[in-house]
Amino acid sequence: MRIYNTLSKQKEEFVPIEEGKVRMYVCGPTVYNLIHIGNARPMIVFDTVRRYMEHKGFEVNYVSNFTDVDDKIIKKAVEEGVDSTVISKRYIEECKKDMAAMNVKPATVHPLATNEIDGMCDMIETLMEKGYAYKAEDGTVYFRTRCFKEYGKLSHKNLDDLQGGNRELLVSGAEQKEDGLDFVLWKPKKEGEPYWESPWCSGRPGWHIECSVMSKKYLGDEIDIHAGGEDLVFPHHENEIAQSEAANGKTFAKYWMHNAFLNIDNRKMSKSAGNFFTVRDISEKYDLQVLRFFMLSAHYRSPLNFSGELMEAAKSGYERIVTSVSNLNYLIGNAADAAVSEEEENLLREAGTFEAKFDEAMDDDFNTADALAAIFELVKFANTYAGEGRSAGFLKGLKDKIIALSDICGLIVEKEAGLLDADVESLIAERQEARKAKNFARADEIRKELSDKGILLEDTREGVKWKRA
RNA sequence: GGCGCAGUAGCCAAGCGGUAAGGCGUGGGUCUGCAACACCCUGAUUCACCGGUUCAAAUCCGGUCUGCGCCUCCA
Repeated sequence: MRIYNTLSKQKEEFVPIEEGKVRMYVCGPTVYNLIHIGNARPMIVFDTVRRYMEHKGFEVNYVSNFTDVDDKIIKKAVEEGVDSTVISKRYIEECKKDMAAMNVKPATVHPLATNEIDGMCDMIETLMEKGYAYKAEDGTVYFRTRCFKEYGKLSHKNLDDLQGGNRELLVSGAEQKEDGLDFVLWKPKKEGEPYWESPWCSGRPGWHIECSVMSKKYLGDEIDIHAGGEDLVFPHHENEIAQSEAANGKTFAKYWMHNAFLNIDNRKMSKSAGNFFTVRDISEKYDLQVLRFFMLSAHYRSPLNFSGELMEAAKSGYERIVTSVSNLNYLIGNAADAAVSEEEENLLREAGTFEAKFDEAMDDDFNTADALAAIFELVKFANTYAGEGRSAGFLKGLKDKIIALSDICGLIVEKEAGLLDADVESLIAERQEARKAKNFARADEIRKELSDKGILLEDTREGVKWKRA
């Protein structure tokens, strides 16, 4: 399995620190609002990475935080006149609902920054003892960036270039830093803000320290994979490396994975531009499985454009897989109890080549676009060879393969059949009578009536089938 | 200004040295009362452009054009 590592800027063979196990940390959202579809990309992408690794037999310890103390949360709390924990709790709950709807597995642990303040203080203390941090007069604690020799190794920047770019900030900022590159580890409270006691001042942690601490606590000093959106490379992840490696004296993470951004109509999504969508917005129009399919249709390191047209195409593609499974189920239900024939055995073996192709694609830095292509080829194969007269075992073999591969992608392709109301059933029966009597006007009228209720009918050779819109 | 990414059919998107996957859409056909589903056929002599390396390049090198990202809170 090869993974593109932002550190080395190339694909590297994945070798876990501990055999058979993967320790993975994914930077989670700041919970001040409903998550947007940009937040959804890393969630879906790295959940898929996790699922594939589990498929390969690894035991994955997957940690993803919720940043529940931050300027934006405080601002929102002030606007609503409530405590900031009300805001963070609310949006963590909403976020979990969205994740469930996107079939993103809960992490092994979802730590909250506010529960880890003690650990943050400990790490800051260690950094101070080692000379990597210092306290300014107002109580703010800064990281002495130039003391960490490897600073810039992840984002491939050199300190002097950064220095130049920061000049304006230096002039305008009223900060008491020794150096413009230094970043905050702990800052003093302001009136009305949540705060914690610390050896330096009453205040709250800087943004970067929380991930270093939570990663250490739940996964250890050295982890296999650290992931997040590409915008986090600098400064967030660079700073995490500096903090963790300076404090622990060990390599923080072996592999750094970053997903590219999701754009809307070829522009960066932003509230001011009016092209901002929350996952909840999308869920009103689409099954979130469609969003997931859409996200996986491109490589995670390529920018992905979002638009209504593209979502419609994704919907059609996703439904093709769902329809195939549904047809297979229908055939299985009506199949005779015959043994799997030799010809069928051979076909099943041939279908196995698509599974191999799928794994090959995923092994190459999680090429989900290629992996999805393998699923489509399998679907085509199944649609071609499945039919009446096939054994249930053969049909089930095909179906199981499609479901297994889809499941690795986190795609739910087998819909609950559900039950129909008695009056709907009788309408379907009435329509069949009408069709038999060649009263097509009445038949179409009933079909229209049912479709208005969200029940779509299909007259197949084997009989009438229905599905929910 | 510094660092970096990308340009493949109508659209989306793999391929990254050996002669263009897959999906959506379009058009035609089979099936069908119609519709839907499915299947078959239909698509780039060509991979932004110009040079170069090579027996061989969409794939490597140099240049040009275009779009984008990071350098500042941001997935």
